[in-house]
Amino acid sequence: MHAKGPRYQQVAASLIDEIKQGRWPVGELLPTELDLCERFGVSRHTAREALRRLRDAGMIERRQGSGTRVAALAPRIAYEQRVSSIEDLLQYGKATKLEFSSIERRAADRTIAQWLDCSLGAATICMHGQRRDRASRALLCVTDVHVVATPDAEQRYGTTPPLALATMLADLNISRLSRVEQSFAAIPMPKSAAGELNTRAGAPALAALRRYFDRSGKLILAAHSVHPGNTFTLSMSLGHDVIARR
Amino acid sequence: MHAKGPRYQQVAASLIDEIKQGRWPVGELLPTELDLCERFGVSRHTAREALRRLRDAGMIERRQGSGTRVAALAPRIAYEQRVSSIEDLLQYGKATKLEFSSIERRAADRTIAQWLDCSLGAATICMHGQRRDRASRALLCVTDVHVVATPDAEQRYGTTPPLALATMLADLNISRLSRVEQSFAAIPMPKSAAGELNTRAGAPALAALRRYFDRSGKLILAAHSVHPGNTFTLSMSLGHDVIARR
DNA sequence: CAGTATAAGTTGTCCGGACATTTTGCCGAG
DNA sequence: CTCGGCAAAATGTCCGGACAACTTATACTG
Repeated sequence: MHAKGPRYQQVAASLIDEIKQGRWPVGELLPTELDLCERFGVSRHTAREALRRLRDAGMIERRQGSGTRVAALAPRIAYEQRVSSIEDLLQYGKATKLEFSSIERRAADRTIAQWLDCSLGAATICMHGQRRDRASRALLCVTDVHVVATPDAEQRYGTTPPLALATMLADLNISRLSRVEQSFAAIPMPKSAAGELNTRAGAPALAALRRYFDRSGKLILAAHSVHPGNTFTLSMSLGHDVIARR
Repeated sequence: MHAKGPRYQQVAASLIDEIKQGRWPVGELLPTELDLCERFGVSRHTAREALRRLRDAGMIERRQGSGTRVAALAPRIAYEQRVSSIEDLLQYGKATKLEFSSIERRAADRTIAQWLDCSLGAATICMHGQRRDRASRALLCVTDVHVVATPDAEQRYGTTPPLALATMLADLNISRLSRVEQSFAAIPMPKSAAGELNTRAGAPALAALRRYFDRSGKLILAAHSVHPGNTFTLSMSLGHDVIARR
């Protein structure tokens, strides 16, 4: 059946087949390493290598002292975007720069409450700013950054625009960040932004809403940008085969 | 310096430091496994584990018989989107369905030549279609799929709309696909699409251009969709630390 | 000189063993 | 009954060794 390639790949392929066929439901304990050694007639090293591949594929989770449990019935397929900073993720080059021009307190309306995942009327802080080309200072888009006005946020954001920007960049540090949600929509250019962007109100504009979450799943902040007509390009690559790779 | 955690993590951390400091430029050969064993006073197993972590982090590339070379000066940071099908990647649910209504030959104009990465005037095939809700058959967007008209493509696509759709789905198989490039832009609703979508020409519309590449980097096809006002949401998670993870 | 066989060097696979760390259940003390 | 300690079980770390597969350079042959 799985007679090709290294022994650990054969073991891994067998286990994948059995998991796919539902021999162990999600959450169920797999046989222990020693059981697998006996069953497949391999050393513990080989069994562990097979299990490691399944783990890299997201099919199992292992816990020292506890055991190995099924996490998914199929290998995960992950498209990934390699980045070296949050700016890369957003496809802004290093040639652009965000500046805040004003900070205001707002009670969350329906839209903002949905963005910030808070109750209607909750106190929020809204920072309004512009992203400009670093050299020509040409205006690229206008941005509103929203945070829930906790006492902590009040102290760290509710100061001056430059300080609020620094606070935001610190909060969006790679080591804190865990998930980013990006939404794109075509909207008529709002009157408020039309003046700044020197375009006609009602013309097609690209609105991008980005919500940033930390490792615990808590929302850090939401940023809403309006672009005159720009194109956003996201390039994603399919990850490598974690089972068969050398 | 790196006195905490397992030995292989200490070795990995040391090597990462040295690579970051430029001791070995990108492309340079690292010491062999046995050299590292001697230098750090560890077994080959431990040295290999350390190197494996660096490889998972994208910092080195290894080739049997040849050696270990530096691939990057810093660990890669990858945001990933877990998907189980190409439809998931595009955020279309299983509740929608694409249908082709017509196929026509076209000489590439400037726009299409840029999309398909071919010369101006080259022969192309364009399939026009609609994505509908599977249940209500409500029209969600109109799509044009473009391929370069090679003899092979001519035979496989230049037939009937249903066969062309099947061919496209086969070509976009997960196992062939390697990279997807998505661009979003706000455009005025084109007159041609306004009729089909039952909207006013000139109203804000979201145009999505998606280009699909195979493992060799060759473009498979380009798909251009126009949506009345829909929102596209992409959710991406930061990959786990491949160095320190258990 | 061209091409081929050979040898050395390097990483990949696989085995066996030992001890550490973490989790879990059991059992007894209070 | 509750709590703590203890032992069993499971995975994690680390060692040593052996051979296989692959790459590269060398030496040899025609």
